[in-house]
Amino acid sequence: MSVGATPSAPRGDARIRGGRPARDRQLRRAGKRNVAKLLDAALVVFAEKGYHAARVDDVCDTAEVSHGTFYLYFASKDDLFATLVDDVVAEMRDLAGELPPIGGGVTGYRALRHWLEDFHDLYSRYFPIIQAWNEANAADPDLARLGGRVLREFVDRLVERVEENDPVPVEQPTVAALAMVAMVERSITFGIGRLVRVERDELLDTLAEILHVGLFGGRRRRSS
Amino acid sequence: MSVGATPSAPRGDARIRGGRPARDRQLRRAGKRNVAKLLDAALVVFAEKGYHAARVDDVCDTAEVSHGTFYLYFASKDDLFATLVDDVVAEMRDLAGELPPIGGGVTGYRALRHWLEDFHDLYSRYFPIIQAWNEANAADPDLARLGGRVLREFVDRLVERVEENDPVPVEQPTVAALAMVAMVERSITFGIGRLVRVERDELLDTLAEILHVGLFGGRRRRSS
Amino acid sequence: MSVGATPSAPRGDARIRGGRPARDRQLRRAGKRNVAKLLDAALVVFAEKGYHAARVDDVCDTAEVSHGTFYLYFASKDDLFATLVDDVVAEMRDLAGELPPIGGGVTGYRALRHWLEDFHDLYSRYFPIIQAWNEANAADPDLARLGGRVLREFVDRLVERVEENDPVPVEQPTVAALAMVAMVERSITFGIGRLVRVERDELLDTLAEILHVGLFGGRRRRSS
Amino acid sequence: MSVGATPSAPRGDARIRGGRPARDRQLRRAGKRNVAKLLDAALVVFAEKGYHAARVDDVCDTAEVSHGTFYLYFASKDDLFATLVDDVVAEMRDLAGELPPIGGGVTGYRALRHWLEDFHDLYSRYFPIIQAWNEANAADPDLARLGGRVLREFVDRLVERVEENDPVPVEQPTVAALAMVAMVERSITFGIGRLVRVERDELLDTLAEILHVGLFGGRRRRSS
DNA sequence: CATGAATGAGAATTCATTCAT
DNA sequence: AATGAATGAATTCTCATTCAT
Repeated sequence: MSVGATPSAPRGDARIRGGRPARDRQLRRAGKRNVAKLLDAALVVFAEKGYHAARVDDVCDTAEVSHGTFYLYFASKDDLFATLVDDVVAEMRDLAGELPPIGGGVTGYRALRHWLEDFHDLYSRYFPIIQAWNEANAADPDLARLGGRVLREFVDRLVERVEENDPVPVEQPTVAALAMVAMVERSITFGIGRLVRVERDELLDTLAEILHVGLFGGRRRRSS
Repeated sequence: MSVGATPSAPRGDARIRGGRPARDRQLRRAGKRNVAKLLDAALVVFAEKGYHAARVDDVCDTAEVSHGTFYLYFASKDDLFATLVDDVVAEMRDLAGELPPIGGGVTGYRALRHWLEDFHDLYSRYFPIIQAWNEANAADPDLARLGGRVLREFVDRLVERVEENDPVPVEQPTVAALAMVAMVERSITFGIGRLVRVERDELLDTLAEILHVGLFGGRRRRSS
Repeated sequence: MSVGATPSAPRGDARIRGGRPARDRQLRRAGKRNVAKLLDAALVVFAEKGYHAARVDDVCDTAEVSHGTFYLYFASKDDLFATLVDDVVAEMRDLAGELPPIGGGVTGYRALRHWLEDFHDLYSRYFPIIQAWNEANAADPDLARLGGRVLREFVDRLVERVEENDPVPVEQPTVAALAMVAMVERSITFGIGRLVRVERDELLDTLAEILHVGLFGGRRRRSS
Repeated sequence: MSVGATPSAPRGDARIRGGRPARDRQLRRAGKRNVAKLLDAALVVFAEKGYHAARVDDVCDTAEVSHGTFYLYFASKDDLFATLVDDVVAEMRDLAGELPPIGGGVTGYRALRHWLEDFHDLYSRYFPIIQAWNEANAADPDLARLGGRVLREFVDRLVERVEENDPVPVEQPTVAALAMVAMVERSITFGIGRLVRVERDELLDTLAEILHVGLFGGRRRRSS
């Protein structure tokens, strides 16, 4: 299977939360459907055109919802985007939290590899948002700060896991962990964004091995 | 010293090239000065506001050049941007070409470390353009393709250098090299963009070591 | 006591009349309550924001009535406004009709002074409507005509009362009466709208004296 | 001649001042012409539709100027309006300042009558603005305050002139003066707005006489 | 009767690009 | 070459009114 966007998982009812104008009132069934339709549509439109080129109207058209209805649930395009980013941030934090203890053996490798798959899936699902987020960082320092915080969560969690092992195989665990997170994040972005053509599994195998060997004392696997 | 943007080096006269409208004619001295002022101003403005939020007027104001003059040298904002990207691409290609042979010993390490410094400086200098390029990738497939090509150049060159050594310490050199380029690129971006606070030299030390050990058979350095 | 808006008197049941959609049907108790709530709310909202800035939603929120319910009783914002204006017009006509005969003596003065108090109270109660009416005159010739008719009623009535006395102390009673009505109306508006700070009673004393001396042959009061 | 709007006097070059965006730069001849065209057009459009119903496009169409050009000289419809109000305020202050000493004799009457003519002309010229100002008072406390200040200037000036005479024929000069200003202002507004049909000269005769007799010890004129 | 979600016409404003001077 | 005024397409957002439940 080649690397690429996977269809959005059905949006769990619990997650449905509109933008600012929808926070005050209780959404009924129809309201929730509209919010979900708009969020899904936004994902599609942002994927097609990028955040800046995306028009509110495009989102409405895709969601098959009128212009006015949009503003019933979201205060603006930014508000829509912020809502999506909040979703992504929440899932990223969950993901960071789920990084299991990683030993030097094959079990550790498997756990790591599995976690990377989850990372990849999360990025696949939210790729347009993450791209747009990168775009928006330039203009909105708040978003950039938020990104920094999430990044640090990944790094901290990774350092924590590295330090559970003995001996710790790297000198400067924090900087090394930062480099590794950068590697994972960017490689996966390259893959999903098709800047390079690379098989998902091959990429994940390689990333898992580098991480395992580099940070967790794993052995290099035999070449075929 | 902490990681951050370094001031643009004075633009060598040889490099002065305007956008589409300026290609046909021979630029005189005043013309070249205007082009240079506009390109420098663009760098500043893109740094401040990002590509999308930057207005042609902002660039003109910063360059202290009238609105109309802008269009004497550039066909559009995109054209201005494309010109800057061309510069960056050229320098990136040069940089890729300059990756020296890297042995497993300390000389190899030093060469690698030095090359990474150049990489970092290039990114520092053109950070706003590179950011904007990432933004624009979303909307402009041509730019994205261009980015892919440059990326592949780095990867290929790295693979070449890796394969000069014997034995090659990795199973899948291309994928590993991709991961390494991703790591370098993204770590440096994080640093310059101040998403994390990390010392430039510490970061480069760490990146150099990971690359050296991971791809070129270098030994792990002793911990202090 | 200083000049200012007095709270609306409880709306007598007889007066309850909705807008166009409510004319055809017999309103039940609940219906009447809704109409009354909406009219009172409109007064409050118009006072706060003025006619143009007032939103139908504001009126509904203030009346604690749903958006849809509004349109059960009023065809539009204009209809609501017209209903209020009709109320005001009716009360103004009543007031004009109640101008008593005014002799040149102290009894005449007292009657006049009392009538001006009623005038002031009416304006206090309906100030927002009257302001909005002035606004609307610009756009709606019908409303302006209606205003003209009411104005003329005051003028005519005043002329009538002036001419009951002998001798008539002014040359052109109609124009003078117009000037006097303008004076009363505008002074009171200035006071209620707090464009100037003036005591209600002082103002009414002065207006009564000017009218009495100027139109009804009253003697100037001694200075204290 | 009946009371009504008189055509705008040619706008003296000195007065030409655009809105916020035009304050910074020196306007050239064409720029001044545009500002003048837009201000004149605004007067026409506000007269036709009132302030709220007037569209920026209407003003542009009337001025035969493109939409974008408008925003070259005015930041918004409000800015355009504020500019006009500033003009009116300046002229009103001038007018207040020009109220001459008024004696009890025929010379005083004539001076007063002449000043009232100027008052009337000013109101004729700027009637739409003054109407709109009344409208806007409801929503914009700043404008209301400004109105209050101008009103007080008229009142104070009138009181000053009244107190130059001996004996002062009224008990409470300030309140009486307020009433008189209200009378003049509102009568003239009624006349120009055609709420009543009254000849300009007849109206001014009457107003002059009331003021002269009431405040300046003038004798009542003989009836024909 | 009551509700409040849905609609879409219409308004303001921005800004890249053109063009007359 | 240089200027900066003029343009108008494109976009966002508001809010009165309708309508399904």
